[in-house]
Amino acid sequence: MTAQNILVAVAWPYANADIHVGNITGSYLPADIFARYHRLKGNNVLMVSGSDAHGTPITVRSDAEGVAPVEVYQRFHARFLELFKKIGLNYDLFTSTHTENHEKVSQSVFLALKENGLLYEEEQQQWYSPSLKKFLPDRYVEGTCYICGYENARGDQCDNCGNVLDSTQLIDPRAKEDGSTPELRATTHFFFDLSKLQEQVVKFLEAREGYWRPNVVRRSLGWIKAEGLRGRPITRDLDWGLRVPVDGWDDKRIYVWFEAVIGYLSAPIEWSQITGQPAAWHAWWTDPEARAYYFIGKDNIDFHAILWPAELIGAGAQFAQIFEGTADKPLNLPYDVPANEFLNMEDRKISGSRNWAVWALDALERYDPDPLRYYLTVNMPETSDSNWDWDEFVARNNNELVATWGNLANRVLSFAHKHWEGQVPDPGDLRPADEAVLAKVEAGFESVGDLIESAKLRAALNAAMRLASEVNKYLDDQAPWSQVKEHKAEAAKTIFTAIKAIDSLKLLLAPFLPHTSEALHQILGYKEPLFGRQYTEALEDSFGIHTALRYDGAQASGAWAPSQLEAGRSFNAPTPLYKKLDPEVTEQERERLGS
RNA sequence: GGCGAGGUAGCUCAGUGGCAGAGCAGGGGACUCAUAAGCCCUUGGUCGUGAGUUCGACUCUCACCCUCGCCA
Repeated sequence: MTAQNILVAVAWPYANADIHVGNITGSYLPADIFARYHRLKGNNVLMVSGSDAHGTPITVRSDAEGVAPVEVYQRFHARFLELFKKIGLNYDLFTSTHTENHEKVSQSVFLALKENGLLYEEEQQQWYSPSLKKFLPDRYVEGTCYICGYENARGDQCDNCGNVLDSTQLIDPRAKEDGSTPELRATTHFFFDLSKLQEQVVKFLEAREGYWRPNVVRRSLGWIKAEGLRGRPITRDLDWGLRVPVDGWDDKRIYVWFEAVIGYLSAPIEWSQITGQPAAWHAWWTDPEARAYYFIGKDNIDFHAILWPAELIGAGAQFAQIFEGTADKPLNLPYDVPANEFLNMEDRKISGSRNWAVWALDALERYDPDPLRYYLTVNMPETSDSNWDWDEFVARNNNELVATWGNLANRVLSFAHKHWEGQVPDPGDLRPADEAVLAKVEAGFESVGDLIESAKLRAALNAAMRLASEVNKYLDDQAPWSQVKEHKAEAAKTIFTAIKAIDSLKLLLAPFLPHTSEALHQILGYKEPLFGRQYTEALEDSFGIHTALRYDGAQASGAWAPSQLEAGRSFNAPTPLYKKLDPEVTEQERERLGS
């Protein structure tokens, strides 16, 4: 089998807030599981993402705190990196949109669309503050809601009646920054003419209707059919962002919705450059055999299933022509967009601002990464919204992770270490029952693998856990604790089989539970790690210094294949892979919510 | 109001035109290697409601009810 080129494109977190468990299970964790599996499989994985650094949510925060926007982005970016290292998200590159490279790539996409006749200029009315001498983005204007009469409505939305507003209709508008009265002025912006691409976007979606999640494709097609694609502005009157590559546009910036998704293209290009192989990105972007998977939450479906494909279709081969002077290299469209739904928190919608959330970095202070990964995977909102429940977290940790899998490894290795002095016993010829249980476990490399490939991660993890149950059942059938007293040779066959089975289970579970699989791998006496190593690196360009998370797979030795355990191998006395949790933590954790 | 998703066991969810499933929780049992974990047996459902198509509907069709999301 030849290795496939697989681009694992992961949602770009907005760098103005911390990451909570809903964000993790929505996109980052499924992406990591998928990427780890394909790495074990021997495919050429490139997993990329970065911090979304631009746009008004950042400037609103920076204004409130009286610091520069770049400080806001860098503060949260640093915390993202810390979190990803701790929970084990193996990005090849986690970078940022605030880089010279990203600007150049974004401008090239912009110019490609322009050359292909897909941009037009249009004049709009926008609030302008004479005292501040600048145009005000919608959420920088407040006033009286023209729908409900609420006096403190934001320009983009009224917090009282919840309606999305046309800011130009606000009554008694005032600038949020200094309270001055703004006036409407004409301002010109570039628009992306999506109507010209509607037919091609629909064709793109219809070609994928057979294997995409129904919610993603049906919703996207339904949206296009109901509304039709219309021109959408791609520049703004703002000074925090990427420069518009057109003369005379120095006081405007590229709209963040347009450039953030371009990160999926700019990050592979940056990765190619910093690894000293500038053309390498073509393997994932212009090789028609490559596949790109986009792991996102449902709030981002429109951007990834409609707008980003439209940018790619529209830019086409013109992008590579402008960017580097190579012709005839159209860009690959998404192969799949397995968007997840939302995770609720204790039956209520997660709300960061009300602290109704479990913050991932905070939770890692008290819990190991794999129990969190386990619970977030068995509870992943793949088909509908799911719910985080602290009682269930404790129960699943204690009844499943500890009892079924952790205990299996511990009981087998403790018994083996005691009776065979820390060496894998020589089984001689295996019996039919031994062959049978190994065959069941080893079939998992196909069945669990197929489920992961079709992004059914919850089912895949359940299938792997069922195999651990099979081995528990096998042990009880054989009862090696009895065999060892009468026929130690029989017990040796049983224990050899059981160790070989957990050596395979370790791999089947490794995409989901990488830390504990790695620990078990070491207990079993292997020297080379299953996976590579994550590290951070400071990179400098004309935008300044940005810190990136990188991945070094040189030492990785894990392979998605059955254990080749040999008799006589030395192994270490086991220590438990997981800890039981005291049910009392649920009360303490609930008290943290909402305060 | 429009679009989309969902409603299946106490809980979380899978499923499919052919005898209703899993895990957890509940009940019973044999065992003791193991983190009192594991294994075996078992209680439990009008598959949201009503109609239709069909030899047969949880599955397909229509209407309705409820929940969630997006849009207006």
